[in-house]
Amino acid sequence: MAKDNNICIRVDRSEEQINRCKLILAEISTSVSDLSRTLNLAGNQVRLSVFMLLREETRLCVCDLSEVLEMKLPAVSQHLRKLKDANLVETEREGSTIYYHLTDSAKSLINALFPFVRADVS
Amino acid sequence: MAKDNNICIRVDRSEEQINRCKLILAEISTSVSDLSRTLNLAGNQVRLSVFMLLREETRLCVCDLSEVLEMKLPAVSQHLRKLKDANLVETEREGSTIYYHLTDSAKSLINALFPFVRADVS
DNA sequence: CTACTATTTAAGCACTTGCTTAAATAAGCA
DNA sequence: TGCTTATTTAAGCAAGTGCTTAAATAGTAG
Repeated sequence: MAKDNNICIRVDRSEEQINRCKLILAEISTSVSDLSRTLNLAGNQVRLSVFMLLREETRLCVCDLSEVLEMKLPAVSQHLRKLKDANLVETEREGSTIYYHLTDSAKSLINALFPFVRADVS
Repeated sequence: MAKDNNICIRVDRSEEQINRCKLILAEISTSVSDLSRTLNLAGNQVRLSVFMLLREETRLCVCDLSEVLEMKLPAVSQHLRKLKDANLVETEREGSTIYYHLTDSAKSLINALFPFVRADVS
């Protein structure tokens, strides 16, 4: 008698539609998983700002980013680490300074997102 | 004498570059904040899957999504609520069934993201 | 080697996320 | 009215996030 909230079989459901959806999902599942991980990183004000700044400036170091973003250095460093682990940024060392720049795959995603960032809301 | 990790003034920094970055940031700050909120929602496997399914199927109800995603109903419902609160999906009631569909603004973002979801990794 | 600069790493902690189960709404129908 | 179906809301909890401060690492220069 106990009603189970968890199982769901609508009277009015379309078996055909459900199967089509399951098929779509199976096909895109891995790339959706990858993309969602990337978007999750971009879905943070600090990291999205870093993306946009690196898009304009080609390269920046943690120290400069920390000044621009008005954040403490370790906080910025930890964000950059996440981006590096996800292959969205790469580093190049010059003396004791480490510069960050976007990877090619990050660039193409960020360029696709750029139209959704507009300088004035007209 | 105590070295402060938090403040950062590189010997080798470019004042000009810093100021340019600060200006960029000031201009895009609010839209970056908005976009990051949206991307944060998209940055979840379940919600990104919902986006992709709604993109193909135009409308689906919680019950069907729960079956397709193989998740319990309240879990799906809570994801949809977040998307609704962010104006990324809208609902239409038909009898006792509530159908979800993408809003126009969600559609344009999802279409921009779609190229990054490919069915096979060639 | 020592000291300084640039940066990362570690530990701790408040806050958020995303699930679970159980209970509450709401519409349709006998 | 009461029963069923469709869905949401609430409460609880384990896991993750993002900051903080303090300590560690690495290159540069004296």
